[in-house]
Amino acid sequence: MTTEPQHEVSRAEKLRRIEELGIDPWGGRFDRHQAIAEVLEQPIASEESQQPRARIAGRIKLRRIMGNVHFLHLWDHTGEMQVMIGKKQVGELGWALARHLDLGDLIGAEGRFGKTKTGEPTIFADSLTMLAKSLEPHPDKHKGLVDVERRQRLRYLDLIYNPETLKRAKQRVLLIRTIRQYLDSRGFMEVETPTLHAIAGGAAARPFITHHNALDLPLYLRIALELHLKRLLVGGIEKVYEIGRVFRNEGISRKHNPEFTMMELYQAYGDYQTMMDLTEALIVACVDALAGTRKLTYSGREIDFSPPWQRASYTELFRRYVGVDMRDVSAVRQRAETSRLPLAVKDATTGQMITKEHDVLVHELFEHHVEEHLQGPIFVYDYPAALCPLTKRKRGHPDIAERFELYIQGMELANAYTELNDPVTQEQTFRRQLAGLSEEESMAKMDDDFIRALRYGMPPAGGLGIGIDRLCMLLTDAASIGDVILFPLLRPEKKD
RNA sequence: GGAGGCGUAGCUCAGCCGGUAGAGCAACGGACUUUUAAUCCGUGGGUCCUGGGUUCGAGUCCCAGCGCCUUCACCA
Repeated sequence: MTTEPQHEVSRAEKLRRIEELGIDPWGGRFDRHQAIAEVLEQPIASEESQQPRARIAGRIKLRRIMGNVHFLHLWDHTGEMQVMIGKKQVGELGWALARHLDLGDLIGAEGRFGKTKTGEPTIFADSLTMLAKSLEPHPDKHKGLVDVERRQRLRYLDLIYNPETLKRAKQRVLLIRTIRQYLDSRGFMEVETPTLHAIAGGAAARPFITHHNALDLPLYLRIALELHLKRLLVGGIEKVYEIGRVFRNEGISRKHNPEFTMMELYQAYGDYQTMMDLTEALIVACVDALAGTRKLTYSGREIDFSPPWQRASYTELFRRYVGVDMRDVSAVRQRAETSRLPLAVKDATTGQMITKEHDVLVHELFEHHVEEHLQGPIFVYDYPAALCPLTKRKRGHPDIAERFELYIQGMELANAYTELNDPVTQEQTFRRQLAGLSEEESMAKMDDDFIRALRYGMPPAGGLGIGIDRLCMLLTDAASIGDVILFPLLRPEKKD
């Protein structure tokens, strides 16, 4: 430790001088201030005597010092505007304070709202209030904060200096509000279910493990909302939904954060076709609320959300892009070989090689060859049954499950089933582990408590899950999930 | 986990063939009561991510590590 950084020294020194003036550098209650956008909306009278007074609070983003007059740009979350501080106008104490301000400080300003000679809307301050000192230097006034890592770690600075970050945060709120309004107005009831689960079911993903001390009980953070919402269907809540955080202990990427937000809903006496119509209408409502046009650009490509969206069966797409019939066992195996997909995997516990099951290969081929073509929006429906232990089988087709996924720009955005409500079949599919998948990787996890609920009678129903973060990415043209989550998971910084 | 890229002043970035570390903004001192990224004069500011190695000499070349990004794998 040699010398303290010059900026810290300088700001700490100014803090001390402000205190010496008898001013609290950390401010306090500041009533009756207006949003900057609100002030700027007012017409500006040319007669000084007719000009209204304005009172704002905000952060100093720019400062131009011209001897006995300072021009500041004050920023709040609604906008930015100029404040003029004249030596004569603010008085001796105000002027002393003005001289010790820095970029990044928070102040209140009050005075006449008018225009300067050059026509800039300006508050001509006659009163200044110190609200908080910034002891750290702020980013460059032109370039702002660019470094991706710092933008995520110091998200508060990102919000101040990159307008699109604040804009996305506001759009995300609007998106979720739109979903709530849409569902509430159609009789859906919003609920909150536990995040701590004794069995992490409802999806195929590795869970985070935790422990309850008083009960000496291992617990898991939920990986899906599904199984509790279905219990509520049993309980007679016929239209139910939850918007909540789920946790998956897996890799982090442009499209994956370990905790993310899901919306799941269930509608008694519906099926996956009901859900397809609902999904389309719900997402179009969100597009309308956020964009005002149904043709959006995502990473340079246009997505047209105008309904009706394409619908294609899994079988048909498989045939078209993989080139073989998905029911043809030997053809699928051969195609997997030519695609250089491993036909067997090592079992995690026994270490033995296990040959992959037909449906596992089918789905790997689908992901490998079909997904990239799904620019969408497109509903892919009727999945191989073995992949869907919670889904009702198609009548007369025991190998097909009534499931669809919505793809947009190659991303899986929504997933829906005709829900399996037969407890006997449910118990069987929970017991049956697909060869080539570990229990963790499998959706089939025995949950006796859930089976018991089904045994009391769950209405036939359609169910739907939408990845809110990914939807938000698409509607705000965000390249990375970290752009729509205010605090994405990062490795903690090392000390020193 | 594999491959590739990046890491230099508070911020944003240059730095060629290996030869004394640079700019703009920010900071500090000065001039200026209508400026618009204000301007002008002057000053200070560096563990070049970390640790090794090659070399007379390394920000630069090599190796290892750390962090971030991209991509593949994984992943409803």
